[in-house]
Amino acid sequence: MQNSAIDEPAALGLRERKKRARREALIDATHRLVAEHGLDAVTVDAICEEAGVSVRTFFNYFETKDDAVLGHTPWPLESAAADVFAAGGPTGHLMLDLQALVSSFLSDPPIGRERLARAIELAAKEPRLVARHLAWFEQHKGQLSALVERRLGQDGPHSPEMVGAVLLFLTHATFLRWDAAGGHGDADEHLASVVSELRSILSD
Amino acid sequence: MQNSAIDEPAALGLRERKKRARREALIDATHRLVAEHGLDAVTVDAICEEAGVSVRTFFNYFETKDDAVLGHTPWPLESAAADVFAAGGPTGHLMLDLQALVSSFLSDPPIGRERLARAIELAAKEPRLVARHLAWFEQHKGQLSALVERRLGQDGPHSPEMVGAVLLFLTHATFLRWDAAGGHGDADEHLASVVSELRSILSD
DNA sequence: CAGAAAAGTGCGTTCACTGCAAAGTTGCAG
DNA sequence: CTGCAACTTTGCAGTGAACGCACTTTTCTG
Repeated sequence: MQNSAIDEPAALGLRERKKRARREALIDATHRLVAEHGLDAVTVDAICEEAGVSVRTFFNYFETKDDAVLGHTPWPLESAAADVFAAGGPTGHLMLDLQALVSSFLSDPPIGRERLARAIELAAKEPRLVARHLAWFEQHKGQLSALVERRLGQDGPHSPEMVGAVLLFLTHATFLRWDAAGGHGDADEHLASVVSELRSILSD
Repeated sequence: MQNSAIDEPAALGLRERKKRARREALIDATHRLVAEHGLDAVTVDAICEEAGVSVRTFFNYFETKDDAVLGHTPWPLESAAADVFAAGGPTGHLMLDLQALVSSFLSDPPIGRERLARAIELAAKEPRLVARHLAWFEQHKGQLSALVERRLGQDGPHSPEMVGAVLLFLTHATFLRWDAAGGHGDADEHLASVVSELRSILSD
C-alpha cells in the first residue's frame, strides 16, 4: 500500500503490484503474530485483522494458514536453469549439473531473504511447519522426476525418481546448512560440503 | 471383536488385545471407505459408524483422520537393533550398520503387511497422505539424530543430522522400491539396490 | 467381590477451510 | 473519459476436524 514502488520496477500493472504487496503484507502479519503468540494461538481471523483483509481473501492467497508462514508460492520450475539441465547442460556431468540446478533453486528464493530467514526461524520452533514444507516439496516431486526424465530418458541406468529424490535431498540439506550457518554466505559452498559429506558417509 | 484370538498369543491382557483389535478395526474401516469414496468424501463420523465406535474414541487412537489410513503408531525406536547400532555394531562399518538398522525397521512394520500394502496403495492416489507420512517420519528425525549421536559422538567427521537424514532417505526409498516391486521379496535386496544406485549417482 | 485404573462416550466449542453470489477495482477500446 | 469486460475482494452460511471435560462402562488387582 505504501512503499511498494521501491520493490518493483513498476513494469507490472497496478493490479499485479497490489497483489504482491498484499501477499507480503499477509506473510509479514503472520510472522509478527506467530513470533509473539505461537502458531496455534494465532487464528486466521487475527492475521486478517492485522493485515486489514477479509478472511476469504486470505484463502485466495494461501491454501493453509501454515503456508502463509512459509510464504509458499507456486514452484518456479520453468526456469532457464531447468531447461539447461533437461538439455544435458551445463557441464554434461550428471552430478555437477544437479548441483547447478540446486544452486539455481537456492539463489532465487520465492520470497525475500529476510522473510525466508524469519520463516525458518519460526519453523524451527514449530515442527508442523517443517512437515508442511516437506509436504510442499513432495508435491513437486513429480515435476522434478519429469524434469530428470526429460534429460535421462527412462531407459538410462538411473531411475528418474531416485535422481529426483536426491535433488530434493540436496536442496533441503543445503538449505538447512545455509540456515545453520546463520544465513550467511553463498549457497554453493554449503552445497559442496553437503555433497562431499554425503559421499564420505556412503563410502564409510 | 470376533477373531482377535488368532492374532495374539493371549500373553497380553484382555485390555491390550481389545485395544489392538479396535485400532485394526478402525484402520480397516477407514481403508474400506476411503478406497470406495476417496479420502475427502469420507468423514470421521462415517468411519466411526462403520467401525461401531464413538468419534471421541477415534481420536483417542489417532491424531488425525489421515493417520488412521496410514496406521501410524509410535515409532519402535527402542528396539534391540537400535541399541546394537548405538553401541557400534553389528559390523563396525558405519554404512553397513546403517543398512542393518534400516533393514530392521522395514522387517518389523508397525502394521501388518496387507494393511501396509493397502495404505501405500491409497497413498498413491491421495498426495496428502504421502505428505503426512513424510511429516511423521520427520517428527522422529530428532530421535534418529540422537541415536546416531549416541554412536558417533558429536565430534566425529559426520554430523549426526546428516547421517540421520541419510537413514531416513534410505528407509523411505527402500520402502517405495519394495512397494513398486509389488510388495514381494526381501527388503534387504531392495535396500542394497538403493544404496548402490545412490552411490552410482553421486559418483557420476 | 470391592475399589482402583483405564478406556469409551456424549456434549459443546473452536476454528480451518470452501462455495457462492454480490459488490468493488482495474484494464482497455473506442 | 466513458463504459464494458475481466479480475479481486468480501460477506455469509455451511461443513467437518479436533479438543477439553465430565461421566459411564469395562478391565485389572488383591
